[in-house]
Formats: sequence, C-alpha cells, structure tokens
Amino acid sequence: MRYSANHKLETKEKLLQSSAVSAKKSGFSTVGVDGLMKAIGLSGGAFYSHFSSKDELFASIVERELSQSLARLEVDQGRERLERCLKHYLSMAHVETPESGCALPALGAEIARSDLMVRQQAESWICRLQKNWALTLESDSLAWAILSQCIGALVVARMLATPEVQRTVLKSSYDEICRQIA
Amino acid sequence: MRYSANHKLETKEKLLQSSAVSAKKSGFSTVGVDGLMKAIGLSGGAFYSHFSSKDELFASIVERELSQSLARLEVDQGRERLERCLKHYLSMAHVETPESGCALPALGAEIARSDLMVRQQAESWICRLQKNWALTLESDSLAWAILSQCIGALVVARMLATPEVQRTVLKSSYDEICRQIA
DNA sequence: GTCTATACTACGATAGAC
DNA sequence: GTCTATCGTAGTATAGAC
Repeated sequence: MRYSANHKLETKEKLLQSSAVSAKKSGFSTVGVDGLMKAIGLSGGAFYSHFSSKDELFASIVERELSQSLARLEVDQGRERLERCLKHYLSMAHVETPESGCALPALGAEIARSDLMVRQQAESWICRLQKNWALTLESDSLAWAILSQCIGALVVARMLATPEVQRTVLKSSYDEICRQIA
Repeated sequence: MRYSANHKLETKEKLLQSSAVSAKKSGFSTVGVDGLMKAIGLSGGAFYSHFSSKDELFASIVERELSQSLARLEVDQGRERLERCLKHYLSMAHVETPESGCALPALGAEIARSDLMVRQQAESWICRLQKNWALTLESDSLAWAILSQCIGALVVARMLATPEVQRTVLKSSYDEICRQIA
C-alpha cells in the first residue's frame, strides 16, 4: 500500500480532533465535510475513506469527546477536589473557549436531536460521571442536580452579552453549589 | 393595495410562530427559508417581504420567544408559586415537547453563536427573570443558580436515551431546588 | 404580498485516476 | 489514501409578472 497502516489511524485521529473543535465552536451542522477536511489539509473527497457519512463522524465525535471531557471531571473522593474541579468548569476561560471545553454545553442540543445510538452513548458517559460524583457527595440526587447546574450555567453564560453578567452567573452557581455540599 | 394592511401583520405573526416552533424542535439553522414558508402555506420567495434575511428572522424569534417564555416564568412573591412553576418546567412533558417549551434550552447554543444584538436581547430578558425570582428568593445568587439549573436539567434530560433516567434528572433538580429554597 | 423562475453557492456523497 | 471532477439536491437571495 502507498500509505502506511499507521497513516490512516493518524489521519482519522486528526480529523476527529479537528472536527470536534470545530463542532464545539461553531456547531456540527454548520460546517461542511469539505471544510472539515480542508482544516486538516485534505480534500473533501478523502473524507469517505474514514467515515461512511457525516452522521457517523458525529457519533464518533460524541463518543470521543464525552469519554475525554467527562474523564477529566471524575474525582476520587474528597469534596475539596470536587470544588476545585467545579471552579475550573465554571470559569470565564471555559465560557470563552468552547472549542477546548466540555462537549455537553456546546453540543447538547445537537445530541438531543441525534438518533438513539448517539443518545445512548451520551447517557452511559453522563451516568458514569454522575455515579462518580454521587460517591463523593453521598447523594445521587445532589450529583444529578450539580451536574445539571454546571452545564446550565455554561449554556446561560454563553448566551449573554456582558462579561460582568457572565461572571455573576458562574460565581452564583459556584457559590450555591459550595453551600449545598458544605 | 391588493392585500389589507392587517394581512401583512398576520402573515408575519404566523411566520414567526411557525418558525419558532420549527427552530425549537429541529434547530434554526437546519431548516431552510423555503421550508419555513411552506409550513405556513406560502412560497419561499415571499419570505423577503417580511424579513431582509434569515438572520433577521432569528433575531425576531429570539425576541418574541424570550418575552413569552420568560413572562410565563415570572412569579409574584410566594415560594409555593415558584415551586409549582418549577414543577411544570421540570416535567417530562417539557422534555418531550421542545417545540412548545422554553426557548433557552432549545436555542441556547445557537443564541450563543449569534451576533451581539441577539445576545443583548437575550441578556435583558434573562436578567429580568432573574430579578423577578430574586425578589421571591431574597437572593440574587440563588436566583441565578436555580435559573441555570433548570435550563441545564432540560438540556441534560433531552440528551438522554432512557425516559427513566430523564425522570431522575428532572426530579433530582426539583428536589434539590426545593431543599435550597426551604 | 405572493408567485414562478432563476442566479449562485454550498451541501453530502460517488467515480475514476494516481 | 487522496486527488479532481461530478452528480443531484438544497441553501440564501433576487427579479419580474400578477
């Protein structure tokens, strides 16, 4: 073969990484196959050597992103560690750079409109994170509530126009969560 | 004129209503001008007698939806009334019918990617709701936190595959919010 | 104000050369 | 595996008839 066996893996990996960034920043449906391939220096036609459709790429992005995003949020016992984790999540840096942040606030609506297989992937990763937090918090209910609140705070903050109000939203959620888990 | 003065207003109103439903259900960017017009029984070309671009329509949808969605959430003092409001918001019916629900969980990501004017509109309405809740809750911080949590719970629930897990997410947020405001 | 027709661009996807 | 070329469709937007 004219290309090494590893080359395909590397190209696919680059495509996944680059497409995930693009999707979190601008939305998945708004960027075409041609644009996704150009972003890694290839032509649009080459896409179909790696995925049989654009939807299949989205499923792979969701799988990859959730396993990475949510793994970074897992915590091994200790509320101080969880609090530090939340401070990082609820930061202006996270609001301003969706492309390098958690996939859930950025792709939530598009995942919701995807087919069952994608939503099952999402569910299994989200449940895994919830169980992890529930261990530390000693409450399933509180773990779900905090998880929802974190994602909601980012969605809300990103919709706003004024950095100061954005900061207020983030700080409010952080403060109230700390109060809850104290 | 061959059409009454009122006819234009009525058509525009029908277009706004129908497009808002479509946007909340399927996303705004995924439906074309032609589809939006066909949904109210008109041809695509007639669109530009009402809006100069598709983006202008989106701005109008956001304005209209937020003024309506958020007005329904305003509450005049009394935590029981707020609790009933939240129970309604955090319901499976709301998860399953985004087209008739709140615009924030459904359009959040698209609003976030819109230009400044749209985000300013969003901010002013969201701040108004926050101030209203803060009056009842006697806490600005708690009002922001609960607002974020409600939106987040809907975003999360809609991403999931299993109704039972969806119900758990909703109930957890409801329970924890009630605990906070008790 | 709405229609049909159209210009122009972009989309997802495929075919064949290398 | 990647390229160029292409098919068929659908996108936003405009022009001119009624």
